[in-house]
Amino acid sequence: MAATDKALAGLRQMIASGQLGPRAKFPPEPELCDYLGVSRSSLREAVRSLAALGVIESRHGSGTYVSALDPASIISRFSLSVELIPLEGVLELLEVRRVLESHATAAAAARQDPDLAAKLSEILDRLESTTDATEIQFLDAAFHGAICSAGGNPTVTALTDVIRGRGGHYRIFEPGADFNAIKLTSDRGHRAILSAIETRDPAAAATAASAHIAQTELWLRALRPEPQPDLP
Amino acid sequence: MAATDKALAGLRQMIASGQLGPRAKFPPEPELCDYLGVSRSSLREAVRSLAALGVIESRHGSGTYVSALDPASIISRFSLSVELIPLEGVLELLEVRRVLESHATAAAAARQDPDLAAKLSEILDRLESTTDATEIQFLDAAFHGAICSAGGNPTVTALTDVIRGRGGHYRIFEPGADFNAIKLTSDRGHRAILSAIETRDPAAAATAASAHIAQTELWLRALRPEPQPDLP
DNA sequence: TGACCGGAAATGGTCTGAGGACTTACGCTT
DNA sequence: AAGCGTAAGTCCTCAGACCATTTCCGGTCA
Repeated sequence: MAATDKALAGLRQMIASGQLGPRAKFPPEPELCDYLGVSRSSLREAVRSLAALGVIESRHGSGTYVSALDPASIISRFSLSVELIPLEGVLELLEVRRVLESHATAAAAARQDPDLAAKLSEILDRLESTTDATEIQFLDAAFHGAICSAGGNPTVTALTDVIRGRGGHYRIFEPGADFNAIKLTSDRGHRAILSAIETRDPAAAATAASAHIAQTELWLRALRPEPQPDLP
Repeated sequence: MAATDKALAGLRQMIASGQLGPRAKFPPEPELCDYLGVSRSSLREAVRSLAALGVIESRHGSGTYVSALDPASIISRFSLSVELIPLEGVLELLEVRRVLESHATAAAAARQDPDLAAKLSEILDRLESTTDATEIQFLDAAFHGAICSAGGNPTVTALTDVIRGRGGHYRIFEPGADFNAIKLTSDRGHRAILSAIETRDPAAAATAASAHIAQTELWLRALRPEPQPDLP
């Protein structure tokens, strides 16, 4: 087995076996090199790999540690790769977001958090009174993020956050020909979601969220250039 | 900015800017070092980070390339980290799987693939006639995987595969006191899903899949030790 | 006694140089 | 034209040295 792969497998084994639990500290690098039988360069490349995946954290001058190993923080590392996915793949991801966020929105409506509706209402007031693309994106993320958090599953929140962050790069809301129509449709979608949450109607909330995100998918799909036929 | 972070940002920028598209080849390491202004060690650590995330691939003797950048292959890299998540977090992930797989199962039922039902039926025949834990796990994965594939969204399939792979480590099906009862319940759940697909009933398929996975969640939850109170 | 501070030790971060291993492509031979 | 061997290109691994940051401990001062 290659040196870096050997180190990678060894480090993962130390965690998987329970020898090192969440937030535990690894031995110093020279000691790990000896234990794993690889050079320091190879060990460090293996550590970097696991750090990129959110499994390990290196702190300069302090040591190398196992991360908290909670799904939400691991999933959030995904944004580094998801942000590079081309539009074609983003459409597949948006279907995931639609399904998950619809579920989370229904859960939020069922939970009856007394402060949620007021908080969402304030966000929408500000969202409807701005035309700045960056602020729209920020407030939209705040609205959907607050709902997902209220849904009670941090993993779902993390996943939808990552996907929303990728979609946001396409800037549907740049001022242009259809800006007013798109903004109006989007605002109405948000109000429908809020209304369902206010009336504690999970089914309506799920439908409204699903429809709202499906609308986003349609707008993004319109940006996709037609696939080029293979010319001989 | 730290050297490795500088290299990481530079590499991502080369992809994000469109300078290098999917499957494109990077310049040789020495050239990249010069371009990014870092040493080879730092460059290689940055490359390893992105390779761990499925964004780039290094081929010994050939070169370093941008990956295909499709969501499914990027998500599958997640298994390296998800497999290390403790049980507590797996329960959150299983809720994600339940929602996504329920959606995919409904889509599979609606699609009316003529060969799907026969393929699934054959898998279930073999699954119901074995008591080997490894084979049960393999056939269960084949059953659910075939359904998700038929759902038409490879991203959903990849996500559910990763989560199912993690849950499988807990080996609910080890022969033991409740083995027969658990196996019987599981087999019935599978038959209910297949029945809904055979009758082209998306709503029933979604419900059956959701119930089946929720049952798995209950079994796993039973394995969870009670949280220890903090002692002074 | 307590807080503050300085330095030493521990630890990860970076750079350089060398040689090895694998892939690819080219030119030669048959 | 096909097969083969060699050479060039490229990534992989190792070793050693030095730098940057954190942490801890002992001394100092109020």
